[in-house]
Amino acid sequence: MTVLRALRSVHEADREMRRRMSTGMSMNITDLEAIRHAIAHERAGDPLTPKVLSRHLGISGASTSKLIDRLTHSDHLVRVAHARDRRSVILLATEHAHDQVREQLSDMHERMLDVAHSLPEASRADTIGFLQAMADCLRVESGAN
Amino acid sequence: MTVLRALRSVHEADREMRRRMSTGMSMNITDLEAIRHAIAHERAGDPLTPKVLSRHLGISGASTSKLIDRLTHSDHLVRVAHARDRRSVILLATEHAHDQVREQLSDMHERMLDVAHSLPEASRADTIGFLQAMADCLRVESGAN
DNA sequence: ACGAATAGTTAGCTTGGCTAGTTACTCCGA
DNA sequence: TCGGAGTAACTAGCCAAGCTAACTATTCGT
Repeated sequence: MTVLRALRSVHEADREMRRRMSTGMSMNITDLEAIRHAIAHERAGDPLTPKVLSRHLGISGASTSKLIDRLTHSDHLVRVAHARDRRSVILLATEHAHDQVREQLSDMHERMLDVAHSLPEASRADTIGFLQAMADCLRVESGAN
Repeated sequence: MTVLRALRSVHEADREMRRRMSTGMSMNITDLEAIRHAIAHERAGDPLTPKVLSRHLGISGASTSKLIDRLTHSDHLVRVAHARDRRSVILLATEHAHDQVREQLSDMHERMLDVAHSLPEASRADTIGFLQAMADCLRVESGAN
């Protein structure tokens, strides 16, 4: 087993997990991702707007509007007025959304924290460096082309 | 920077890379993935059939048929008769597909190999173990449910 | 105070999935 | 050896979720 192979298996497992979870919550993967972003921004105290969400998801503003409609009707998100800019809107995850996500993910997340914690201290920096370098490989737009 | 954060950044970079590449080759991400599977199976000497491909992609056999039509018309894949089972079909990537993929990925892949190679020997086993454990976390279907 | 820029939405189209049903072939047991 | 169950691929027709273009409301710069 090589590191690259291991990384690939993480990626595949992740894909499957998202699929499982999205069918488990009977909604599509993008919508699920949107909820996760809403929760993350909420935690960071950084209000999430449709604009920002569309950038995160890599879809158009129009599609994002529709997505927000879906998630609003299903009681996962609410639109609240932006305090300073009356053109804008802030998206918040409902209690219901929090509950559902927590139910599906909290065990897993805890296990992941355990795993991260049990990575020996001595190897931690190398592992982080490796992962960051891999991300850079993927990011560099075909460098020399 | 934590290991989990680094892993997340790899995932995000990967997503973006796929998007870039798919628009770069003006085809959708699933189709691109299909070509990659075709090439991988070819390399492994393990013939790729529509059935297997549909499992890999996580889409139905019907959708896979359409996908193969698209990629056949665009000269990326060819269907050849299966030697032993006349119901079945074998998918091969065309020279054109190989060229395009190589052009888009070979530099990146080389860089990734370099990165993997420069991960210190001492940390390698820990890193692999960490990644495999992460994959397991994602795979376990909410364990206790 | 007004024109350009920006946030969000609406309307209507296209694409890439899906399910159901068909055809052709294989395999097994009477 | 023949008939029926099972399997691989495909076709037809439907639907969800993306897109672009156009519109409204608001903000900002000069």
